[in-house]
Amino acid sequence: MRKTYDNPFDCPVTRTMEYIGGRWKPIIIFLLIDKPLRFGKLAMFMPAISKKILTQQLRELEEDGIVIRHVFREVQLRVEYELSETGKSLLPLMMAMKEWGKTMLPKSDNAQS
Amino acid sequence: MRKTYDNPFDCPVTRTMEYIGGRWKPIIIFLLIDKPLRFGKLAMFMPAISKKILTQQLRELEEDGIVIRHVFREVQLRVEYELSETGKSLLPLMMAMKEWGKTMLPKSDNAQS
DNA sequence: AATACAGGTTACCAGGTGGTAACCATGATG
DNA sequence: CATCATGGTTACCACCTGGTAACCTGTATT
Repeated sequence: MRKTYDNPFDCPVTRTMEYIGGRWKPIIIFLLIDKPLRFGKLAMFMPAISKKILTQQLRELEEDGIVIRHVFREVQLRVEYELSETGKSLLPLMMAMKEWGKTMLPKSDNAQS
Repeated sequence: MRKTYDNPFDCPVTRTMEYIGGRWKPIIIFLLIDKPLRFGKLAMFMPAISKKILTQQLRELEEDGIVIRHVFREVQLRVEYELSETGKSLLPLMMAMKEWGKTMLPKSDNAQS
């Protein structure tokens, strides 16, 4: 869902998908809106994700300047992920996604076939 | 990008991604906002898409109640795709995606690595 | 009869994405 | 010294998504 975008007309909608189109990215961004979270905490909010994929999605978000990774070498190693200013600018979009999603019934209940 | 969503907490953001998370779906929806378009016209706006994938994405959007397919058996066969009311309700979300995308430089110009 | 056009379908294939399980480094704890 | 927790990395694999190319149906057109 990332390098495969060609975006021939440099469509802004497509460009947005290049950033947040990953399998778990919208949820991660959404979880980080309120406050920074640790790696383990993020994993707990997404029980179906593996550590590998969580790491990978976070690295991509970091590369893309959406998320900032902070390492604290404390009593126990602590790694926190925080939204950057760019990431925070996604707030209206995330809210629009949340609002639209709330108006839709869960897909399984909505099947027309 | 479709059946693989488990969405354990029935997160509305994730639910939105179930609908519009497809490779070409946001662009298709965006193109249909102004007016219905024929299959061939859609294909012209997306030169990189194959007929198979375009058909597939449109079928999924149709199944999900986002798009309505109209077949006109005229002089030449004509098939038009139109946003349903549900599809039209995506307008604010699509605009939010467009606006955010416009604020971001093309990814290649923005690379930090 | 052959060809063109619209709107597909089908068979087949490549690659990316995600998943599992094992392993690792560091520091604390028993 | 062995073990646990955190936050990963690595090897390996399955599957889904997307892609190509050929073919199809129906209605003109030449």
